[in-house]
Amino acid sequence: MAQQLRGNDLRELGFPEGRAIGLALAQLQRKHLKRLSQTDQLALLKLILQTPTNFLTDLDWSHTAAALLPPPNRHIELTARKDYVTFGSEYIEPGAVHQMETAMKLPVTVGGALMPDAHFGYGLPIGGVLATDNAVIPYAVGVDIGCRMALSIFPLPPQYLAQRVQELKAVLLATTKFGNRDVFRHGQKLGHAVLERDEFATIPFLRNKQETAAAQIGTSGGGNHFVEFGIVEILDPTNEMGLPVGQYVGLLSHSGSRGLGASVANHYTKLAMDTCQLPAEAKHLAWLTLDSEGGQEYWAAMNLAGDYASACHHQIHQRVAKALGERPLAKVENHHNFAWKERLADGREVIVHRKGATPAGAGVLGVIPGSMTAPGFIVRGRGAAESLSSASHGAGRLMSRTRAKAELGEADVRRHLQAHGVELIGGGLDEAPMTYKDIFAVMQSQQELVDVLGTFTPKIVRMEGGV
DNA sequence: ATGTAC
Repeated sequence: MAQQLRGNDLRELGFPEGRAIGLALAQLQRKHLKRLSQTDQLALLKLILQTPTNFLTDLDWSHTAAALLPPPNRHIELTARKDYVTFGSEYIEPGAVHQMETAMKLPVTVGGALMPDAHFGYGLPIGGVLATDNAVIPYAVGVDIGCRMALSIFPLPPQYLAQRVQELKAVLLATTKFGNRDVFRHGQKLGHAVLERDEFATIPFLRNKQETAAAQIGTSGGGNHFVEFGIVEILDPTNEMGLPVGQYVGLLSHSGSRGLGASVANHYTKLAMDTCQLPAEAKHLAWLTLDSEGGQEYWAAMNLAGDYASACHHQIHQRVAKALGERPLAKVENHHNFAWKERLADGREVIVHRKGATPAGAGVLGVIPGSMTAPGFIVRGRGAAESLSSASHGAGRLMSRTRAKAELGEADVRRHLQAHGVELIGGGLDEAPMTYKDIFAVMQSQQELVDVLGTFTPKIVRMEGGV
């Protein structure tokens, strides 16, 4: 095997500083190119550098070639700020509001709304909803494309959890994988049709991503992601799940599209920022028009990442259901980092970005988690036009991760969890329940957006770490 | 959030 080329080898060859080096190095990692000798690799790179236009339609090298050509000089001005509605404005920090106002000045923006759990993010705030005309903004979808909730409701009484705490902790340890190194091994793997999708072959950027996707499928990642057992309480007898009012055991998971979605988000954001140059305060809101090649690629890649995130949840729930020897009575799932083609009340078709917002179209079910020691809510959307048929995606952070680590004590958090009868595997101080806003107040401020069908109270939680 | 590296 040839020794790997490095950035400096490409610089010596004459590669300019910028994206081309990273893109070329990434391509060289792909199996069929990795096999080439270093001399052959250098000869190929030299040819691409000399005649990038010849490689613009090459399946392997189109993106590297594009990065070698001078960027189209597309400076775009902001326009007058359009109106939008804020829900629970008393809970929202000024930084998030400012980001939303910037987004409302994009010439492609048609409408927007800010959810009560909103906080500062990259580009659009987390908790921001943005409708655009024929444009998709990768950072208005978010880095974790298809980050979503999935709930399975089992025909088991709540005592089931209290009676089997150790057994169920062992189930979570066996059926879920957290962090960046731990994946399911060959014998443990479950197959999934999403790994056979054409997009891995037809979209140049995805051609070296199938391996990672296959390796990480069924895993949860880190940060605020979790898999937890808890008590479901169905409150509304008219619920669409057909469940009688009462208590059940539930399994709730929160995670996204892992490395696949992150690489798609970062790659297409850079592409957007190259082709759509906005004033500094708006630069992370760069868009791709849907009729451009890049826009169509992102749309297809985003949808693949969304389906992949869904597949990861399905494998988690499949493994747990098998370990319990049970079949769920009902399931509720929803993306909360995604973009959809939707129609506004006036009939216009728009792209609705929800970055940390729950789809809440009329009759659409979703899950809004609280914290480890506060209930989450099973909701039915009311299709409110003012929120662009959206609701919050949780309680929202009250305290930054750095502040949480500096100010909270392990013992205090442990005592708080114990007082609420919550068993936790992993989970750092930055995810402690007190770092989140009061979910009851957040729900209060979005009564017009969703109806509550039931609650989910966490009891046995697994997050990253602790193993 | 993240194959925690352009």
